[in-house]
Amino acid sequence: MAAACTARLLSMTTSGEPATLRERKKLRTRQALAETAISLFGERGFDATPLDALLDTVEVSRRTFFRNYRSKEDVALTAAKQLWSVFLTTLDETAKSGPLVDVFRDALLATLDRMDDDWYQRFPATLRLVEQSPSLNGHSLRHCAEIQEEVAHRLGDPRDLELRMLIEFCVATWRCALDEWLPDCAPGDLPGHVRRAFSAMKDSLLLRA
Amino acid sequence: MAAACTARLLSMTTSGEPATLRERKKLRTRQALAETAISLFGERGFDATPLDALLDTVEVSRRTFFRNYRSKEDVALTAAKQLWSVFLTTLDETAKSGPLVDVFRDALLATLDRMDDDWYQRFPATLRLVEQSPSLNGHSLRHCAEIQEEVAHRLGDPRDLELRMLIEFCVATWRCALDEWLPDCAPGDLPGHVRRAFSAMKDSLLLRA
DNA sequence: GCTCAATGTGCCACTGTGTGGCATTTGCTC
DNA sequence: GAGCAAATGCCACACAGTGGCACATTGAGC
Repeated sequence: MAAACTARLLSMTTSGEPATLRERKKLRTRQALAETAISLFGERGFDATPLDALLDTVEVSRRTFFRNYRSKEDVALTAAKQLWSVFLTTLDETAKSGPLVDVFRDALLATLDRMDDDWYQRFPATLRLVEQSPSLNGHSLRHCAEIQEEVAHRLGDPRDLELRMLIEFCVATWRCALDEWLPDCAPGDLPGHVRRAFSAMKDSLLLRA
Repeated sequence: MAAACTARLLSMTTSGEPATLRERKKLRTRQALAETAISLFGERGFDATPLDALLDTVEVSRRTFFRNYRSKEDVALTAAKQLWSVFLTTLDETAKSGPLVDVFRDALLATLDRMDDDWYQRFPATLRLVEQSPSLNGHSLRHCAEIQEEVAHRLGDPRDLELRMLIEFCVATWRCALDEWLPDCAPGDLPGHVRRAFSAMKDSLLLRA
């Protein structure tokens, strides 16, 4: 892991670090907002924390916040969005051959390997927030759905029924692996949970009452 | 179809019609809100329609609305919630034997058979709203997730990884079937799409690049 | 080093959603 | 019809999110 630095992740771009002072400054407020958000929401709860509490802490005006993030939910889900962003670039870089389930799983494992220590600290906190707040849960699921669309474009014809179903299954499997991981959240355990869940896909279809 | 009348569906109960005038009146405002919501949102768009427009049309105060529905999204998703409500009762009534995929699929088909004509008119409109509004999409997905939890309890141990995955797969398959159905939305075609999607589950896992 | 344009930011006012309190009305019961 | 409980309406409020405009900071040209 730790191949991509936080700065690059937060900028959501694949280019190098921003050269100009102006862009670096903007990036720092973005980082501060995302980190403080996880921290504050984790303490008081997402719904119980007014956005103003975050703005006062980071000392940023409401207007500036909404220029950086679309919503209160958006900033809370930064870590999750980073994951999928890296996943898409990973998918672009990998050769797509053999069973598509394996392509998806391997790209996911490679993505997990790319994330840095900082991310592995913020991501579990994000998951706990999502579990706790219905609003965040909805936003999280919607973001997954949007990513699925992107993945479908990269893996074939997005109008193909079987392909769409496959991607739905893979993302669902990923979510189930996360549920297994959530209790302890040891970074080293996550790939194991992912492998186990993906290898359980066929068996689950054969389940009997 | 048409086994359950709209009044019963909207009351979300399995008991008979409400006897008292008071309850019937309340039910009528609930119906009026749900129907007018679909109509208004369909015309002007969900996000572009203020809640006040709905309240003025139905001539109901804001306070009364929020005693009947949790949110603006809630009232728009009435048809979808009705479907899952009927699905759960159907699941309770059916004998659970054989492959669980088939149990789920058959309960779903039986549910579709139970819905009345009025529902088949409002449900496609609801789907179009969901496609169009990110907010509604999020709420819809979240509701599906909540239902999955209920289904897991009825089908076995909700902590079982394979069971949860199976249910995720089934709901995902249902959503894909809906995507296929959405263009024309002929009520008679829906069961066919459901059968097709469910029979494509195994093949999709075998997809190759 | 200074000016100028561009970009980022802060402040203010506004819309819209959702909630709590309280008086009023409406339907039910005796 | 009187009394009671439930539903409703109205008011004020908190919070999320947006648009407009002035101000400050940065980067570039001279």
